[in-house]
Formats: sequence, C-alpha cells, structure tokens
Amino acid sequence: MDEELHERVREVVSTVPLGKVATYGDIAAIAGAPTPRLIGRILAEDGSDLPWHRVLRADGTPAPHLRHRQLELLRAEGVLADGQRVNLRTYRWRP
DNA sequence: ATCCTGACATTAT
DNA sequence: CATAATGCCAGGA
Repeated sequence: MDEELHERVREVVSTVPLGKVATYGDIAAIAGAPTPRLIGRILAEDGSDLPWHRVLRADGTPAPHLRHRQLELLRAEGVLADGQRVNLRTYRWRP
C-alpha cells in the first residue's frame, strides 16, 4: 500500500478550515490520489482524529451511511444543509 | 488470478 | 429529478 499518499491525504483533510468543506475529488487532486475512491477508503480506516465530516461528495451530499451524523457535525460548525445537501457554492473550500 | 464491493466522479439516458 | 453506464483503485473472499 501507499503510506505516502495516506499521509498526504490526512494532511490535506486536516487543512480544511472549520466552517468550510471540500469534495473527495478536491482532496484527491490536491493530495495527488489516483482516484477519489481512495480518499474514502483512507478516511474509513484512519480518520477518527481528522475533520472527515468536512469532506463531501461532488454534489454536496454525504454517503448514505454517514448522512445523518455528518450533517449534524457540519451544522454544529455553521455549515447549513439544505435537506441532505450542502450548498457547495457557499461552503466549498478553495485553497 | 477473478469477482465483488465501496466514505467517488462524470456523462448520458 | 433519478438511474445507468463507465472509469477508477485497493482489499477481501
């Protein structure tokens, strides 16, 4: 496996500022991941101490099994979700 | 090695 | 708006 990438991804995710969000695609592009799928995999394995809730899918909706919790965490940071979707035009993080 | 699965993205129906 | 089809990569059975 690729520890280098693993670590870069964690760093990028920890860089996302409070109150803002990023997409898996963004993280993948910045960290240099070959595909966004790996981001989710990495966070699932090791994201407990990272702001993983600030990472959403390209359309602003979180993965089904996390939907409730994630939107709750985001709401606590001031990121308001329109139903199950977050308005990326407003909250998307741009480095 | 093959097949299936998944915290994905894009494009086309 | 909702599905489906592809492309993508790593792990597990």
